[in-house]
Amino acid sequence: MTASMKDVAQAAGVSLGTVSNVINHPEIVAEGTRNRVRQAIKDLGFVVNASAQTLRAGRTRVLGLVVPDIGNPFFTEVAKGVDDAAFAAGYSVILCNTDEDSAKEDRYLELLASQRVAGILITPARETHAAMTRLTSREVAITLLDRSSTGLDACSVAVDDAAGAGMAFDHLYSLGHRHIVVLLGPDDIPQIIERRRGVNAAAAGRLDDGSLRFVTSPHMTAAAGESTMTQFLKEQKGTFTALFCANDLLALGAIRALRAAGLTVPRDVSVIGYDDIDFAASAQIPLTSIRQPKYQLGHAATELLIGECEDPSSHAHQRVMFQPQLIVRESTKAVRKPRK
Amino acid sequence: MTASMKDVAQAAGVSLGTVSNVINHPEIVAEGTRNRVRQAIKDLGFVVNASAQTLRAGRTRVLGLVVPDIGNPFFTEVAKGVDDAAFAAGYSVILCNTDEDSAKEDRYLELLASQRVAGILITPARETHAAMTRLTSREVAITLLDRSSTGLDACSVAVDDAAGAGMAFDHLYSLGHRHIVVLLGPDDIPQIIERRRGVNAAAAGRLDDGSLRFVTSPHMTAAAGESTMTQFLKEQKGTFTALFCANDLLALGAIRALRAAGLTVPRDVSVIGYDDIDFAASAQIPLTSIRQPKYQLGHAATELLIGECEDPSSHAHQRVMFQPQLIVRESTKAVRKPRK
DNA sequence: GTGCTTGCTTGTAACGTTTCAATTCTTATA
DNA sequence: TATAAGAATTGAAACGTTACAAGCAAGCAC
Repeated sequence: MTASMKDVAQAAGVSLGTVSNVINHPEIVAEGTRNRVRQAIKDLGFVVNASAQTLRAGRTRVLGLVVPDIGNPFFTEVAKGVDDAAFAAGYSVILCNTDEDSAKEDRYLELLASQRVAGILITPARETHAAMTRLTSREVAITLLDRSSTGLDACSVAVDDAAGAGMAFDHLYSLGHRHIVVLLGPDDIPQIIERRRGVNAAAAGRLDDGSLRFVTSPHMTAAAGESTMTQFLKEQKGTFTALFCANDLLALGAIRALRAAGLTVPRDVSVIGYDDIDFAASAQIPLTSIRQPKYQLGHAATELLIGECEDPSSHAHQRVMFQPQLIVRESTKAVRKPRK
Repeated sequence: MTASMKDVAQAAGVSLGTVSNVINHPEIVAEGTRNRVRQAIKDLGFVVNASAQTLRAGRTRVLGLVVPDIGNPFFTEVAKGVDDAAFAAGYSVILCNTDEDSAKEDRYLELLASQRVAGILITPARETHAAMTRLTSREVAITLLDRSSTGLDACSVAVDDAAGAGMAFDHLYSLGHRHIVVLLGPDDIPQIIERRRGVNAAAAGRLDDGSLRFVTSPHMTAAAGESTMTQFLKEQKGTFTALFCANDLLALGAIRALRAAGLTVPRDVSVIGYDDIDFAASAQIPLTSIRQPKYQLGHAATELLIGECEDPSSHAHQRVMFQPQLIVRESTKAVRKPRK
């Protein structure tokens, strides 16, 4: 069994309280005693028991990070920002990967609650969920990641999805594209709703009926993007010259499908992605994309959350909104035969 | 403050012990009582306090996962395998990203020790470290990930790096390449040592002196690969027709450097990577690579570790070794002017 | 009626910390 | 020399849970 403070106390010939003082308030204990205790700690390989500390203190220095897909480099970058900010503040992070599954999300939230984490960073898989409102009613601080807080009593750090989607549309439109397909993810993902809204707003009155088509992929992954696009190409009527994908993974998958169908990017179809993950630049056709400040997103959210944890009374909920940025690469070109 | 069992007991008009029984041994409490208690639990939103449980039980159901770079899709895949296996067994995972930094690794190991995690999965940044041997002397179970246990009293799950590197060399050799550059990472990373060994073994006696050159990148990232290769191309004397990179990220970076220098892949230089991350297939030039069973690696290691945690006495340390696999894509071609 | 089971329920100790009031020991001051 | 003040140390309580010995009815066999 691991050594406890009691063992240390015995070894150093002092009382339990003195050991605790050496650890937490070294300045109030006499130098000789202090050294004796420190030696005993070293000899026994003593490490404080965080559970006991937590139980006593009623609070932890652990955060929960709940993301829908850690396989997506977007979230990996976000997670790095979170990790760095947490580590710097002496917090540790429990990573929870929900696979876009609400049931798994619920189980993880329950687990985080039982761990009495100080706070939770979450990109909800679906619209704000019962389990989450239940959580905010307790003393757990919550910060929404990559998602604006609507109706929920919490901080949020997000990127303007509607604006980004608008940028993507404008870019394609300005290249002369008038027949555009938009490959989205599941309709109930908040980001998807926003990006669809952004496209619709930007397109309003500028395209003929039926010239803007939406396709839905069941997941936000490259594999799902590829199969959805393959299916679409098989069934589609009418033509299109540009494709906007709701994230880069979908775009990479879709490009594979386009090539398999004998179409060349960008000659036959221009493709624009979203997120600007690292690999977008090294892709088969370097991908035009909408860059999101991923690392900053995670970092800022974590600092906000820790701020709330450390001083809940003076904390006012904030909504931070970053702006996305268009990165033009080789996957988008002016349309070959512009139509009116 | 969150409700405790005592509150539940009071609300349901029973004793503390009965509440505990309803939660842990529901079959031994009378149906009426059981329902009353369950209702109270629901009403108060009670969730057990994991710290108190841990303190009492002396053990947690938490694992630590320590990796050098979560930004590398290789480790992301491994982490998914870990997460799935852990979740299935009712464990949760604290993810620790060390950035290949031994000091950060030490701090994380200390943290995991204070959390009294049941076990630790680790891909050590450097050769087996003092902190780790210190840990094994306690009751924490350790499993080495992607790294064979040499001298350390622990389980390990790895992929045969020397064999994989040999495959890569053989592939290039069989395509007629006789002037080969190997882009490795830091010399003190165990995988690098093994892969260098594999190349040397495979090359033994088959190449002229100076026809096999090693270059060292300071990090295993695309950015580092790009700058190291740029530098090498500037300074190099002599020519080469093939490049073997110690992982796919380095390869993607190196390809960018080659293109910037006016070289075409695979016409001027064949490139082979290592890991076969998802993006290798969608890369600018689809990358020939050595596939490692990433997900299985994480999954198998976690099951092994949990096995040890649940029943330490009957546990015998194992070394599991997976075999890698050559995946040929477009980045490697037969040499244009084969030399003898 | 006595003694036994059986089925439920209860009270208490223990896990390892931290905090804080109480205590002891020094040393300086009147 | 007696006393106050200050410095260093101690002991006990509390955090929330679980396990377990003990208690208490109610039902049954004799």
